[in-house]
Amino acid sequence: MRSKNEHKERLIRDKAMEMIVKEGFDGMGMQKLAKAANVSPATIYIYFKNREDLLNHLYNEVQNTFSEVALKGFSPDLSFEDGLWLQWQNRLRFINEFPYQYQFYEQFRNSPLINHSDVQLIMDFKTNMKLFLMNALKNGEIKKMEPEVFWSLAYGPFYSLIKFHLQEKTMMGRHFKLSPAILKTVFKQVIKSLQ
Amino acid sequence: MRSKNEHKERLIRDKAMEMIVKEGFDGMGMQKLAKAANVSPATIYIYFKNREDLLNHLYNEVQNTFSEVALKGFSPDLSFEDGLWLQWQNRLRFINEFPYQYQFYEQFRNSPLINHSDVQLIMDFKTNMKLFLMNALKNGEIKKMEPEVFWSLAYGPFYSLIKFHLQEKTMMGRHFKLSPAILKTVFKQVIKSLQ
DNA sequence: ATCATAAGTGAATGAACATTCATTTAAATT
DNA sequence: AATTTAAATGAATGTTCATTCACTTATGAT
Repeated sequence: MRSKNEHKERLIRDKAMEMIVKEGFDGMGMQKLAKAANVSPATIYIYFKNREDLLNHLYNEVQNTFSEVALKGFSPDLSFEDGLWLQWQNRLRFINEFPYQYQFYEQFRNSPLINHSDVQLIMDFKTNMKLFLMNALKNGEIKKMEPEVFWSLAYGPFYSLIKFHLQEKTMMGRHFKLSPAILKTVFKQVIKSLQ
Repeated sequence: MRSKNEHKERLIRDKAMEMIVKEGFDGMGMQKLAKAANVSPATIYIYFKNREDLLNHLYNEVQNTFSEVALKGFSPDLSFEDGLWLQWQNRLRFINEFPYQYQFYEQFRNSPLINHSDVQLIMDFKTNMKLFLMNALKNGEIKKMEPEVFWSLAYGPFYSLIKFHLQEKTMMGRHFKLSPAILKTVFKQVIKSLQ
């Protein structure tokens, strides 16, 4: 036999994501993608069933990368303030280190494609977050509230801040500039709103 | 001469938005759109220069609808808490009354198309918000902070809450269900974080 | 060295695409 | 009623699209 060239699949995935971020979903055509990745169009179909399958694989990969980065150094036993701050830092790190993945994710999440894709949940991530929230409640570090209220207060301002800084941009390549002082300021106010 | 049939343009715009929300940008093709609106493809080109022009018109229309709804009953002289609460209510009303426009906006905003479109700013809206913020600062209703910090804290949780409730859904048609009690709870905590 | 097998290919296919154009239709003006 | 003019059209154009297929190539196993 002959084994698959992993490098080739990586290249296809990366170029696909880059094209989507830069030109939108329409901009990522199979033949254009083939040219960009220096393979034959038919080769793409060895690695992916079709265009939709490729998109779903990309989405799932991003979810995996995200939950890996987000859980780095994290434990549900951290104090609430430390744990949430670590989450913010990890999420910022994700955006900085994988800007294409982040932008692709945001685009995909806001498109109707998401309805047709069979999203695989990242269980590890979910259980960690649930435990973390339960501990914070038990220790009286935050007041009792609905989960949706917690998520909105704890992460809403963070992502708003990110979007605000992404406005000017196309920050691709160079490093994403967000003042740590401002991030910390917002964080302190958020902690206040959760108590 | 013969005058343009305004009803026809409305229908084209509405169907276009509906298609984009339901099937994504790729899903909105000119010939498909023509069929959906019961006109000839060529007719669309009487009202819009081309596909991109149509998309830009849709985007601008949404911006106008939004700022009109958002300013309803609003004045920079309102107390900070009343003014911000009215903003939240107006924004929720916009989402409820124009769900297609809202979803189209979110999709467009997160796509690279936004870079190519010449977005026309809604000055009226911007100046109102600026005055409102200045008054709140002057009266000591909120502490001094960077504009981006203010926006993140004041609206981040609101939109997070909306997205959270939009998860389950395709809420198109029927009314968008978000408990007023929960909205108020989050609002109160947000006010706390701004003081 | 040979074989078996899956990776990899370039060209081809038919469908869908945005846009145009020669023509017809309807309404306002005369 | 006749004239004018722009709205409105259906069919056509040339392009680009996702996908397939008959074929070639590389590689691990024998």
